[in-house]
Amino acid sequence: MLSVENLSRKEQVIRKAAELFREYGYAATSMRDLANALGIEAASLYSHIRSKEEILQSLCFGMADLFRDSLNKVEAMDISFSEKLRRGITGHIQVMAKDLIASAVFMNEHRHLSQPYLRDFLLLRINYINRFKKIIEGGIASDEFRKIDTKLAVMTLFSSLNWMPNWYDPSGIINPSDLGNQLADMLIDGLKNK
Amino acid sequence: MLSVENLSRKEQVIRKAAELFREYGYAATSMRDLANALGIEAASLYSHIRSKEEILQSLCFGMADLFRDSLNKVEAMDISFSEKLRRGITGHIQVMAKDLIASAVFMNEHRHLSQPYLRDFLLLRINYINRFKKIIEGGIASDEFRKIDTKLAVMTLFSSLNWMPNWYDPSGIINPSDLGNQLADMLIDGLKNK
DNA sequence: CCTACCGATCGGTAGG
DNA sequence: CCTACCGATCGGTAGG
Repeated sequence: MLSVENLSRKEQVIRKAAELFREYGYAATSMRDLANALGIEAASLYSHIRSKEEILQSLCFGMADLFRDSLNKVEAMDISFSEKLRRGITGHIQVMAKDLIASAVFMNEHRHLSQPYLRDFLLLRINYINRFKKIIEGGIASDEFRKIDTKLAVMTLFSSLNWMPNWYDPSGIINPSDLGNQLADMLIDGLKNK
Repeated sequence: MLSVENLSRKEQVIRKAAELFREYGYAATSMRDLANALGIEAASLYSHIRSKEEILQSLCFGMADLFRDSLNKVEAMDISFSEKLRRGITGHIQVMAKDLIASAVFMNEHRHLSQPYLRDFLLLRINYINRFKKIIEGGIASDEFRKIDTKLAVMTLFSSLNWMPNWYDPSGIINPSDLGNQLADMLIDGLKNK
């Protein structure tokens, strides 16, 4: 049933869908738009995928898995909280940089998931955010960080991370690893000249 | 033609539309959804507005005007660059806090504008961002800020600002003015304990 | 603000 | 991967 060729074609369908979802949004992208971009008829898409939403699910939960795996590794390290935060940031950005299109869909289109997928997705996200919050709280408790509002801090962090697919130019000078470190510098050290 | 009552009803239509656009997205909100939420028939909406997109235009450009006015005032002040940045941030957040729903639509749905409106909108946005960038560049030139990548800095700033409508709870403890100052503290001073 | 309606398009299925 | 097609829904108009 699932030959290599079928999987490969399914992957192509999902990739092209991700491009269109990113550019026009999930709701504004029709299956006919997708079929047309692939050079086939709309009905033919259903040989590869079960529904339009299945594509979105695949993209959203696929990215969620990668983000979680990245954070798992960081949490397992025996390093300071500020170093954990830095590695959490660079890890998140590395994951995004490997698929900026899917990352943008993950961020902007997940709300079009139907239940119970939407609920599951939001639970994964809040869990991920809370793990970063714990790192920041740990850093405050150990005096590495100032006593700032941790909700504000973690939301600022996530804003910065999640907006990146909307402006980062992978063909530009800065590579993802440097970008992650510079973002970590900025959030940890601030703009001010000491 | 434009009696007070008509204007008022038009405002109601736009407000309700903003709520639905925020919750479900522009493309996934039908005129029938909107009519239903208002307790009228879909066709009746067109007594108040010319098209679905006109509503989106009104929301997006209305917010853009408010943001621009806020920054105009800050730029006219004779204060340091770091103080300009702080007031730019608090001003932006005050504008958003006055209409979190329209702010969310402004941020997430503007891409559904058709040409030439989309082009105009994006020009307004890049202009606004560049004015913040100039403030940061001024702060670096005057040694108030470190020599960071200004594009990264301004994008981080905008990420933080624009994501706020998605998590800020106006019924919570923190008021918009304090939120703006805390966000400014965080971006200017960083997380690190000195 | 309503009834009645338009042409276009939607996601998806049947059957090959 | 195709042709042929389904019922539902879309934004919007005519005319009152």
